[in-house]
Amino acid sequence: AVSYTALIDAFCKVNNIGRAMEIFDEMVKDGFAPDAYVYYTLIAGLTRAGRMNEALTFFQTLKDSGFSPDVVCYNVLIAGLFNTNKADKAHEIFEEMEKAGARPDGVTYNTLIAYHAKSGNFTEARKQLKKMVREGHVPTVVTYGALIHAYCLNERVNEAMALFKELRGSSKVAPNGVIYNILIDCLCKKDDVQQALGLMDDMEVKGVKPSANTFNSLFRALREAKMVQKGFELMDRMVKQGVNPD
RNA sequence: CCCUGUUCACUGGGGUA
Repeated sequence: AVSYTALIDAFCKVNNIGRAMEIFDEMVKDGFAPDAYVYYTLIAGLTRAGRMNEALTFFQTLKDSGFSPDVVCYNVLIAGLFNTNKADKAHEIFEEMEKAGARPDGVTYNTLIAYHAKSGNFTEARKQLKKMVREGHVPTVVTYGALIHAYCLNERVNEAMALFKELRGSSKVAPNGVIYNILIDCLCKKDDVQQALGLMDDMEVKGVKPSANTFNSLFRALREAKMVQKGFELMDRMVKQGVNPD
């Protein structure tokens, strides 16, 4: 079954869900009983493809086969449902999860926080953050990344920067490349290329390596601002830092 | 006995309105 899972996962990841489902059928036809992971993998693949109805069908089959979905499986579905604007269904699955005795973990809370914050409901997001901590889960760089990104999306850049500075100043959760990318991209879109470049310098100070994403955001902004010279300087810098363009 | 198979935050492009 592990081989089947790996095969199904491989096809899902290259976006060939159809082939993955065929393999599932073959597996059943050949008399192999799918284990929970086969279902998990298919559910994740369908979810990644945004095919939530089919994912939910397999989820039902999984339960009908006598398996108890694990936390990760619930997390997959909840995130997928939020991403496809099915928040009601996501909450429904979340409740089912709690009833089934599958304890929400840090990822579950990060997903909820990201959803509420992006929707502009920071009150609810902070509430979930408190609950998360109360339940014994430690907020991570992902948690703060979700909040910072959401502040940016909701035109609350000051709060995004404030939270960033809070992280930067404390030694608990150090900002990583993604955090910088979120802010750099946000500033670029606000046409504050100067401050974005400043953050890039700060990355160097902090020993955080820029990625292709970092440069892409800046190139786009420089192109739009017609700052060609800066663009060339940045290319040099990209080469020097050993970042491959994508 | 151990390891390994499912999840969360960042870019861009295209389609329909």
